[in-house]
Amino acid sequence: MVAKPKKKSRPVGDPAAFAQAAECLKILAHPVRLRMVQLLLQGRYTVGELAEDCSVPDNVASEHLRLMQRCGFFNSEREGRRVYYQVAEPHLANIMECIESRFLQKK
Amino acid sequence: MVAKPKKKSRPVGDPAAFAQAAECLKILAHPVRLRMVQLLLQGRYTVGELAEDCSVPDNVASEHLRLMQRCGFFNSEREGRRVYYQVAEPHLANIMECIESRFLQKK
DNA sequence: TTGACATATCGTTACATTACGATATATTAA
DNA sequence: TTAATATATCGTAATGTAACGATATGTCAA
Repeated sequence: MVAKPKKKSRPVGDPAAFAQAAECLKILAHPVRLRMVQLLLQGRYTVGELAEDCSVPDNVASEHLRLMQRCGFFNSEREGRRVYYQVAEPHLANIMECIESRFLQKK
Repeated sequence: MVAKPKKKSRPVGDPAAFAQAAECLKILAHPVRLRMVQLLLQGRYTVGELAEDCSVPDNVASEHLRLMQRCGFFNSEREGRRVYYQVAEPHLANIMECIESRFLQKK
């Protein structure tokens, strides 16, 4: 076998990408928003349903959802008086799995 | 017996766990800290080395490292005047991979 | 129409986070 | 010992974020 590399290979990612990743992670880094992501990974929900599950007022839920929509995690569709949110970012499931396996799964 | 209500199965995680997960994610959600995690996943580095790579002053690097040490991501060992940091949380590699695959990897 | 309901937005306030400069501690060399 | 180096900590100021109440918008039913 060859000798061990003396120089560590530089990890991937340019500075701007780190800034963008950090911004999106910051959006994710809120207990109510994490819960919303987890729920929406299972299907679509209205603002009111999400608000109730998360025990926050509707307007607070709406603001959280707007944040996550702005960064591309979700999109929404109005149906009558209700607005349904759903996951738009395919990598969310992956990331959420990682988070669950570390923090959320009971042993 | 009343059979199952046709509810969607509730995703895993109690409220306190979401709070803890959110706190740790918030620590991760900073461009300099993300870069440090990426570097330290490859080996151990001193405060000064990390500071230089990240283009921040030593004291700023030291504060970022302290944060990440407090939440269990890293630990440190002094060797002479230097202090080497290294990854202590096994799930960090996993989570970082998810983040890289979404945000950091060039196509 | 009007009223009720669902959601969104705005203004404000309270609180958290960040970076910075100054200073403190720890270690080694002279 | 003193000086130099490496890291850590502290006080502070600037900025960002979160929640709240009030209000606005959009939709439907009567």
